[in-house]
Amino acid sequence: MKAKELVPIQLEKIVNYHKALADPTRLRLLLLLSQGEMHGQALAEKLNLSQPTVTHHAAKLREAALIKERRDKNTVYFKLNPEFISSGAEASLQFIFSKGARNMEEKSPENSLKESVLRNFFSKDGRLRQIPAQYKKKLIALQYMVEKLEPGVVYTEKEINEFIKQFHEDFATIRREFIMHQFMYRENDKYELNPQELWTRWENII
Amino acid sequence: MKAKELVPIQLEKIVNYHKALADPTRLRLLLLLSQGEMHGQALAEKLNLSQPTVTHHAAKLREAALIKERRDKNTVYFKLNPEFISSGAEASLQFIFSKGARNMEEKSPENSLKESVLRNFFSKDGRLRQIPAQYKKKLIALQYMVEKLEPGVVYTEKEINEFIKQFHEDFATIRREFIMHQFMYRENDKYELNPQELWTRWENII
DNA sequence: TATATAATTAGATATATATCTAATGAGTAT
DNA sequence: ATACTCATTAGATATATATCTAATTATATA
Repeated sequence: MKAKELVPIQLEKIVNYHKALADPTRLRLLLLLSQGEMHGQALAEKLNLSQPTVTHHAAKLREAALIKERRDKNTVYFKLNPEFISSGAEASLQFIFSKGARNMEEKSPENSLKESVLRNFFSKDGRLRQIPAQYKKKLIALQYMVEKLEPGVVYTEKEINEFIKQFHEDFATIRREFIMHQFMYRENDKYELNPQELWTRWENII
Repeated sequence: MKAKELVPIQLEKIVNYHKALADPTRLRLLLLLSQGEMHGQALAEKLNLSQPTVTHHAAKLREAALIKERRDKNTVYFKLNPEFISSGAEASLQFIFSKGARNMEEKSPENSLKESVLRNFFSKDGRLRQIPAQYKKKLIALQYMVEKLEPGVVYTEKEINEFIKQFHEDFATIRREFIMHQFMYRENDKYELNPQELWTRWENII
C-alpha cells in the first residue's frame, strides 16, 4: 500500500466492487435494502450507526453502482440496484478466469507501453501533460480519459468540454479525437460513448 | 472501524471472500494463476513484488479458499481453487438477496440473544468464560465455537481437544456436547463436522 | 556438516478506511 | 423569517493492511 499505483480502469472497477462488499456493515445494509427501499435515518437506527456513517457507506455502494437513490422532500431513499450486483460478480469471475484473454500476456508490449504512457503523460493528480504525438500512445491516453465517462449517458457538448478540461485545456482537439477514433458518437451536439467492444482490447486490461 | 465488533461467521466469510478480491495485486495474481500453476518466486517476479509480499497475499487467498498449494522439494506451487471462487460469488449474491431468509428479521429475538450470549460468555480474546447453563444459550455458544472448524476435515480426538482448549479447559464436556447436539459426528475416535444445514439456522446469519 | 535456495515470520512504515462529533446545507412547515 | 428535519461535509481518531527489509525456518545438495 506504499506507492500510489496506476491501476487500469477495468481492474479498478472490479476491485471497487469487491471493496464495496468487503465490509460487514455494508453487507448488512444491503441485506436490509433487499427487503425494500429505506431512508437514511431508518438505516442508521437499524444498523446502530450515526447518520454520517450511513452516508459514508451509501457513497461507497453508490460508487460501485450497487444501490440507487431517490430524493423525496428532504429524505433520501435507498434501494438495491440488483442488476449491478450480479453483473459485478459475473465480471470478476470472467476476469479471474480471463475468458477470452488467452492472448493476453502479463508483460506484453502493449502493457508496458500503456504503463509508461500513463506514467509519463499523466501527472500525479491525473492531468494530461501533453497530447502524445505518437499514434499508439495517443490512443492509450484517449482511452484512459474516455473510460472515466459513464456508458449510456448522453452528454451535451458543454459537459464534454468541461469533462475534458479536467485533463487538458485543449478540449476541442481532444473532443475531435474522441469522435475520430470511435470512442464517442455524436448527433445534434449530443455525445455518447460508443460500446466498449468498439475500442477496448483485452490486452489493455492488465 | 473503531470497536472490535462481533461478526457472525457466515457474514464474516462473505466479507473475507470479498476482501480477498478487493486488491489489484491479488486479482493480478489470480489472473496469472488462471494460466496454470506457478510458484512463489515466479509470482514475485511477474508481479514485481518481494517474496514476503507474495506470501502475504497467498495467505489471504488461501484463507478465502481461493487458491490451493502443493509443496515439491522446497518450492511451493500455487493454483486456483475454481470451485470456491464461483461458489463464493454465489454465496454472497444469495446473501444479499437473502433467498430463504424471508423470515429473518434484523432485530429478531434470536439475534439479540445471540449477540448478548457472544458478548457476555466470551471474553475479548475469544475464550469462553463459562458454559451457559440455559439450553438456548449453550447452543449458541457451541455453534460459535464449532463454526471455527473446517468442514470436511477429519479430526483426531486429540486435535478436537486441543481445539476446544483454545476456548475452555473442560474439553471433555464440550466435546460431548458437540456430538450430543449434532454439531459433529464421531466414528472410531475420528471427528468430523456435520453438514451445516443440520445446525445452522438462517436467523443466525445477521 | 556446511552451503544454497525457497518460503515464512517479524517488525517497520505509509496509506486506507470505518467511525464518531461538530458544522453546514437543503428542503419544509409554522 | 424561524425553526425543524434529514443529509452531507469536515475533521479527528483508531484500526487495518500492503509493502518492504532483515531474520528465521525448511528442504535439499555438495
